[in-house]
Amino acid sequence: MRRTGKAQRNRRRSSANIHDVAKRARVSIATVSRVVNRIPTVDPILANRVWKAVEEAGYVPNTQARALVSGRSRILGLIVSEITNPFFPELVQEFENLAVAQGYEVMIGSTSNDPERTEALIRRMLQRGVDGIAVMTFGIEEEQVHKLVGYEFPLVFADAGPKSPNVRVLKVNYGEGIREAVQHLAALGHRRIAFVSGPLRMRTAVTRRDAFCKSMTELGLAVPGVYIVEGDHKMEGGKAAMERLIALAELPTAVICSNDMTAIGVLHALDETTLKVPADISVVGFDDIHLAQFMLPPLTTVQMSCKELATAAVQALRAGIEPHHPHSTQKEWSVATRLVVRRSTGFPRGTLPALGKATVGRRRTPQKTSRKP
Amino acid sequence: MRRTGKAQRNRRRSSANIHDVAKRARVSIATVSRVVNRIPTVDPILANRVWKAVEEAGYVPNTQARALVSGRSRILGLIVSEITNPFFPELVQEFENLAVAQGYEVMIGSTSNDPERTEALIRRMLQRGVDGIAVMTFGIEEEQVHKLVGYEFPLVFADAGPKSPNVRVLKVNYGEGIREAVQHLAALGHRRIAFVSGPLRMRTAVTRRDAFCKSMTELGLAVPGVYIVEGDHKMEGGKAAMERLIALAELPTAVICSNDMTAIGVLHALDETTLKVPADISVVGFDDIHLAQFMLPPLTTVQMSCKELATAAVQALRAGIEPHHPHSTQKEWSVATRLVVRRSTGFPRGTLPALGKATVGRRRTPQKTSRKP
DNA sequence: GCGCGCCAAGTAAGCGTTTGCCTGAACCCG
DNA sequence: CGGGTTCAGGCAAACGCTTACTTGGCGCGC
Repeated sequence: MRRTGKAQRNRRRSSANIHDVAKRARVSIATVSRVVNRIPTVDPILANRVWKAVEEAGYVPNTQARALVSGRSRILGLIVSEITNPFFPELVQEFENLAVAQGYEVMIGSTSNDPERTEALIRRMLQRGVDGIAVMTFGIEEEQVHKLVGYEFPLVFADAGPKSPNVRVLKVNYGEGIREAVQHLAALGHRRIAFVSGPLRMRTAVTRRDAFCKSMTELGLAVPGVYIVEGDHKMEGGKAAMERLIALAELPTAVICSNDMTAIGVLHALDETTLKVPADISVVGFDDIHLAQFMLPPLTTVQMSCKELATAAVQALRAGIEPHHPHSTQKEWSVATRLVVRRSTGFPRGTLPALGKATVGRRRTPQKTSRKP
Repeated sequence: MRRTGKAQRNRRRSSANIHDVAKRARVSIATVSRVVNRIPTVDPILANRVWKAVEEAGYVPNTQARALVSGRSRILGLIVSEITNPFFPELVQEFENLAVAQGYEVMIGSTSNDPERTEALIRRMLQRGVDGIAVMTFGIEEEQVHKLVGYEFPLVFADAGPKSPNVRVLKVNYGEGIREAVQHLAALGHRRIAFVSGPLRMRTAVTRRDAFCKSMTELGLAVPGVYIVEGDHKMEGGKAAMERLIALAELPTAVICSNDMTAIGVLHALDETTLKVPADISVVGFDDIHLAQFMLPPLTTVQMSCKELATAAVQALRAGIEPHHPHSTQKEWSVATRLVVRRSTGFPRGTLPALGKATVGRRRTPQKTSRKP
């Protein structure tokens, strides 16, 4: 094959490459590579020359070529179930910050809980050569899980993960926070507590619901079947679920929701009745998205720390990717949850405030600035 | 150099490559490449053999290698200002769907309005070889803009973009929607209308505020300086801004906000007073995030269609990237805005409902199910 | 019947790196 | 002072693909 000398194909030459730098620094490209990758066996004098040349030429290593030869892209895949659920952007942001700080890029994908989308997404990530995937859908559908595990490939699951040498699991301690929530309500005097779950085909939704039932039983409270309503982890589902509860002969005096978006839907449904929160009915969310404290009233909710979750996810991924990572043998990371009391919970109607501990049922403060236009 | 035959380095061999497929189909790798890239000069019989081999081997082309040789990564960069502002996830989702459907991947980044983060982000995107960047921050800081334009590189800006052959701009028609909002309020009888802006170092914030002032002036309404308060496009800023308005001697009867998050903050501030929305004060948002209709009360807001925006962004990017794109000469795309009336706006107190057109001021319906537990 | 043009399929260069191996200078020790 | 050891730095082979150029088989016109 004959090529007309230095003539490039019709490809856009973006910037300097390693050869340019090598020429400028009067060394071989191998040396440039070693300097740039901070391999310590290079003579400091040469290294200086190289760094200067790098600077002058504005050289930036081509990640594609790097990935091609090294077999590692330094991209982490992050799969979330619903990017429009505010919990996930918060998670994404934390995850991204951490990953970038540790020299990784992030490829994000949102499944919308759709198996087909999930599969396509996984395929795309594999094709782009991500080094590992964190599946933060909190209970991806079984089939996809198995497909993923089929590839020998570092994986991190939130909640439930199949057993496999390259799978790491982030165990979220739902019981803890949900128990606190139930206890909080019980302490206020609530006995009829309902639960709006997530879509029950998601494992996490089942797990959360079960944690609720367990806590209730532990406290000797009944859990009538009609008080457990399925939502969809979105506002719409929360609204619809609450409407079903409202239609019951005997209303619950408190509702715990499987996530904050559901709680927002519940609040919305209640707003369309004359029922007041928390005077007539208490509402508890789950996740503690930033928005929760801006709800009307500010939402009492079980906090699952994004930061903690993201930190664990990145660490677990790196443990799977990097051969000599300090935590490479660790298979489980645990993430705590805890109740954050705001103003959407209070004494049930008919209960005298004196009955409960005043500190527990911190009511909406009557310090309102009473102004009228 | 001698290599021990087929022995790979300590690199993880993920899956079949083009050679495996070629061997299987008893053709050359060139033919495989041509088949996979749907170059029509291949004998259908061979093509069939190749497709079958592809299937059997589970072959997926390596994008890194592709990008390396072709100089195009088929990745679009998408820069947003604040991923935790629900507007952006919605935009991201639309953008991603479109991009993926058109064979592109998306690399997302959130700047948090921080110049340093922005710069680092741009660098990362360039390094990863994105084919073009859509800057949907609605007024990125000037300096970064110029840096970006320095690279000869397809760019799309929302709102304001510098003139340059490879820059395309999405012109959002703020005037339209904001005028509708002002007219809506004026028609209801409001005269004292305040505006909570975004951070004024962002161009878009200034643009939106100016559109408000213009509409007010057009309708012959005064715009006292104290009625224009700077927020930060977040809930916190909205809350703080409203608190400042509440402290005024003469309260406005309506507040228009530069975005929905601001409006949520405003609602929150009002909830801490005895002022009721919309009875005492009307609130209008901007963006029409999904959440807006779930606010209490559901938020009247100016809609900026994510879908439209995303569609335009992807199209504009492709126009810049692909040499023979049908719209390659088009430099501007326009995006409409329009008012969506919900229940956070109503007649100002003291105005008789009969004064306004009943249809305009659709009030919270009194069809409340009156149940008490 | 032969030469030529055409075109499908193959050959191999090269994209920008990393990295195993090799070279040769410097150094050490007997 | 010579031979052996060490090790910094260079050479060149991949990585998996696309694509310009080459080849060879076939059909067709003269």
